[in-house]
Amino acid sequence: MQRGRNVSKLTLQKVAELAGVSRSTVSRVVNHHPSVKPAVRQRVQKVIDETGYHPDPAARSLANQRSGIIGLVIPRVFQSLFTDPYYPRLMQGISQACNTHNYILSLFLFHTEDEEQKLTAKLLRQQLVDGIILSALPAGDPLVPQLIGSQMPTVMIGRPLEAQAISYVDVSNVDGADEAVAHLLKLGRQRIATITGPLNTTVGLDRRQGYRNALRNDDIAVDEALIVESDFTEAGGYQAARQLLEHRPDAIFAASDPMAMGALRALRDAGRRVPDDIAIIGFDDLPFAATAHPPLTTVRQPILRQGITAVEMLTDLLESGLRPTRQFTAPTELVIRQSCGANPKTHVDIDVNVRL
Amino acid sequence: MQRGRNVSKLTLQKVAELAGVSRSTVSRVVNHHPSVKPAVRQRVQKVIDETGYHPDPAARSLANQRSGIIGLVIPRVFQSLFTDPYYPRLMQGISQACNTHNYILSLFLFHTEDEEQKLTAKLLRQQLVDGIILSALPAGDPLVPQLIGSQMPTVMIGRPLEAQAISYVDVSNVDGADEAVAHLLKLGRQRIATITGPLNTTVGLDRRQGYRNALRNDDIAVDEALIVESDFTEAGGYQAARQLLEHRPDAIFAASDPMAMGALRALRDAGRRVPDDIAIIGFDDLPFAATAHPPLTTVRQPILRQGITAVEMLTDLLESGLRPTRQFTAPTELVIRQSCGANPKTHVDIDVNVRL
DNA sequence: GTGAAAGCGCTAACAG
DNA sequence: CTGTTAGCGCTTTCAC
Repeated sequence: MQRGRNVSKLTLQKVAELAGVSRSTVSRVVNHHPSVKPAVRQRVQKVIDETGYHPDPAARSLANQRSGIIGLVIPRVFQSLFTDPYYPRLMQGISQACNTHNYILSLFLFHTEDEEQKLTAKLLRQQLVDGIILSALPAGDPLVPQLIGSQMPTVMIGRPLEAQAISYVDVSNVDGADEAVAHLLKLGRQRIATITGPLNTTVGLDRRQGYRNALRNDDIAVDEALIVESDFTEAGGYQAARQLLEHRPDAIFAASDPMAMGALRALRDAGRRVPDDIAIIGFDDLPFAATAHPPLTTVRQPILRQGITAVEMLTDLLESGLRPTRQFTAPTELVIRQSCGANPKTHVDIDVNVRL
Repeated sequence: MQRGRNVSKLTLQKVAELAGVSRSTVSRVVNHHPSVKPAVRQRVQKVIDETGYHPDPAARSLANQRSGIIGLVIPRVFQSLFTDPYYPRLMQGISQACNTHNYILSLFLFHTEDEEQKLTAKLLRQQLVDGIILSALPAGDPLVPQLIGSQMPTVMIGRPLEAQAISYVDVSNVDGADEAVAHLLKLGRQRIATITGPLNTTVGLDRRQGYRNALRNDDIAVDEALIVESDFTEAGGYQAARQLLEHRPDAIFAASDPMAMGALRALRDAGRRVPDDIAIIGFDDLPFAATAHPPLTTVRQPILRQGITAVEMLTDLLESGLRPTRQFTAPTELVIRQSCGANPKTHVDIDVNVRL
């Protein structure tokens, strides 16, 4: 360990000596404890600033039993989604909120089942992290019950499939999908198909439910042939759309923007015009939606905000010491561009940066 | 702090008692110290397994002066790139390697200048992380000298602009670009333009250099009007391509795939056919390149591998305790699809998953 | 090969 | 309001 730590380390003790007080007082100043006489506080703070003292996180963790770290856990199954900007954006929100709340963000991506096992055990047993933000999981994943069983404060991104006693932030998937499909109906589309997400996830199920609700609301019978399950990816959307083409839909509601892009590509390959022959609506409003060809009408969800909210819920839990479960559902918004056929003349919107 | 830590915590001490040895011995077993009699080791290990003991990371850090954490630092300037899959993929590689080397990965995204200041100070001064992986920085960023000045072991992703005494992993940007442009020349293109990345980054400069090298190699004079600087984004590529159109290029080499996509869109809007009127080659081989319309010829760089290599270089530094600087440059590979006009009949390759 | 003991740097009662 | 004191759980000489 002869790692050139030349300068003798700066500790509470040293600062205390320089300021002519005890360690406790310095500690109190560092931790913004109210009971320190202003004059003393000032004197100590001056020394801290001048010396550039920072408390040692390990010592601090050991003494007060918390790490100051929030863990973001993303299970193996969803790694594919890493090819679309959803996760990056979510992480941006989470990171931002961690910074403002003074937590360190650690990332736990599981790449193999084995890793998942081992890391999970570590995460739950040790004082590695103070709390966990967990991205949505498919049905029956053992992670959720494990977390609930443990004492680990957790907030999920997306409602868990089995309505568990756990906090989560979600978006109004049902209503968002409903609104999209209702919009297609209003535009006179008759045979509206949908490409769903995986039906072992709430996101997949909820958006399909919204689709059904909209049809039912217009007294239109659901044609099961017009519902194809896919996987949220571009390639999946492509395949699904090819399959749907045989049933001659005049509109497709894709439960994610990448799938909508895949559908767009399939239709182009098949020589169909969008929106003239077939209208398309996606879900997410990812950056590329605005510059797609044609620009994609889609249901915007506030991804960044979701991440921020998740962190805030978690830090609330951590700081209150209580453990009530809370839920938050963010609204969605239908962003009308050209692929739905409502706006045939509008110019391409290249101002991709005006997003939450 | 009455945080329902009901079960009295499992410590070295307890394990020692159960196994009938001293704490030191348990510690030795946990740390795979050689000098423990096999019989004893086995007995202790059994207790560890049965009780599910895991050492407390904070206590461990405090005692041995290392956190077991690697910090991934991504400066503010590059957050825009978060909309393309480059960073996610890099993070995947880094995370994977961290897992296998038993390090925790912490993420430091700077969102404001202020945050950058404060977090950097924290990062460098404290024992927060054992080492840092730093994504590339534009010229003149103070972070690099700061890092070098500190004792913090660091590996950069991408060669720093000022050739510093620092370790990094890079890709052969010059040769990759050269190969792409040479390929266009071989196909008979005469007026080859390029959309560069920001010219205050090595990536931007190197790829432009490759472009120049290829032309020079064919004794073609460089027409500065055919070189437009952009920012690696789709929107930037779109603007740059519009600008280039006035100078009637018959091919465009874009220094990133998103910019190539933007160029594609600009050409489509302008009624030019790709590759018939204008050929396009990108750089990255991001997942969407294969499914673009037309499929994008591009220079593939092994992003995942870069991340893994960076972690391995860093853990080597950490474990050897030495601090030699090392450099690694990964090769690139030209992936020929249809946008360059070499392959007019090939079918769309939707097998996007076969990538490193 | 194993145990005893001295910290690592900080927090948090408890006195005063 | 401030100082004293006792740990937090582990690693690591140093003896035996």
